[in-house]
Amino acid sequence: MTKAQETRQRIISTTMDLLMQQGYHATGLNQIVQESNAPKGSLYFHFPKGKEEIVAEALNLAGEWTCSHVAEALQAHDSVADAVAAITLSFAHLLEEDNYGKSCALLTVAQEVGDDDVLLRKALDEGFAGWYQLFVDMFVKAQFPQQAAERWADLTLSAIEGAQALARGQRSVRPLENTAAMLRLLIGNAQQMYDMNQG
Amino acid sequence: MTKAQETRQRIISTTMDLLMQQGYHATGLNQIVQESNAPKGSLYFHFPKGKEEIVAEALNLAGEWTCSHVAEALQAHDSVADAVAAITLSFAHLLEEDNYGKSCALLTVAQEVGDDDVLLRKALDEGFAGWYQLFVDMFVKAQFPQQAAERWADLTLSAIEGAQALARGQRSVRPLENTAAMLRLLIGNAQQMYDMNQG
DNA sequence: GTCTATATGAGGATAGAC
DNA sequence: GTCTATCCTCATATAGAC
Repeated sequence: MTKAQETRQRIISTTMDLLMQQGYHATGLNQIVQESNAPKGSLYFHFPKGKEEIVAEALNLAGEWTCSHVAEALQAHDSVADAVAAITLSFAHLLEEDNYGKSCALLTVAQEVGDDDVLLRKALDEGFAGWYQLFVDMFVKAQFPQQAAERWADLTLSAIEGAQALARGQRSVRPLENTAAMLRLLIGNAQQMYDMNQG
Repeated sequence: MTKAQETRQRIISTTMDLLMQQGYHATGLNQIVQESNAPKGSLYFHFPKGKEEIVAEALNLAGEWTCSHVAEALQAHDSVADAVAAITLSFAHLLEEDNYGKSCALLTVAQEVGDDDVLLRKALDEGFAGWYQLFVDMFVKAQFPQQAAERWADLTLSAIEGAQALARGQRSVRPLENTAAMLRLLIGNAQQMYDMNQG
């Protein structure tokens, strides 16, 4: 990777971090430049479309990061129920580490953008769609029928994202822990049922 | 209500609306003044602490609004399962009406504030805590044991908030509809179980 | 590719007349 | 209580030298 590419990547990952903490509008270009130790003069060389382009790239990074995070958890656990619980709890650890000041970048930005921010809308749509598909596939592989897999995917994803928001709002891991426990229990029950029908 | 109080209330409810659309940092005082048809000169008479005070009041209003919304749904439906599904779907209608440009004010603001915004942190904490307690009580009244009620409350609340975020990000009511269907099914099953143990 | 300097506008907040 | 005018800071973005 050339030096220029390194700078580019450092800007993007710093931006992702700031988005998780403050969201879109509170994150300024000056702050991005400072915290990434990037040369300010070359910002518009690397990202000709300005702030929106930087943030869109940061959202893509957040999407990829989460996808690999989920994939890891699936490999590390025998059951879907355990994997989902582990994923949910990992966000609890993330929040505790950062004093309840971070949540998923797509979650923060999604609440701020309007119709005009075309680049961001696209990045958000693709990011969420990617996660949804990942979860649907996970449930399908675990023998859930297609419609059930889709519904479980939405419920699971919604609960994980929402629990992050609640945990951050209340500065407590309780919502994430309770959500993790419930998801493990309920997904486990459903799994048993589908296994019996199968076998 | 005096004219001054009316102005005050109009500012607060306009702010709540803007928070739902854009969040905290994107909402400016000028915009609040314009859209509420309030006199700019009296902003700091009504709210001496400035923007943070206005937003804190708007968050309180959002909290109260949702509480009464939930209470209504509970009265209108026989079972907790149906009430929860109805509440979830009502957010789908809200989103469709406004072209997927609105979500819960506490949800949007919670993703943007840091440690310094003391007033906002307090308003968020109280708002979320109020909802949580409301849901816990609901499940307890429906014969759920205390710990189960707490866990179901967090899962339900998380799922509803998260589904709003996903729906907004993907501009689709699918996450809300799937989440509503799942919550109705799962809460219904749990209810049956606890009813049997009871009777 | 990176620098400095700057254009241009919007943000929140305040002062003082009425 | 409401008005106008204004201050100060910060934002994004651009221009032009190197």
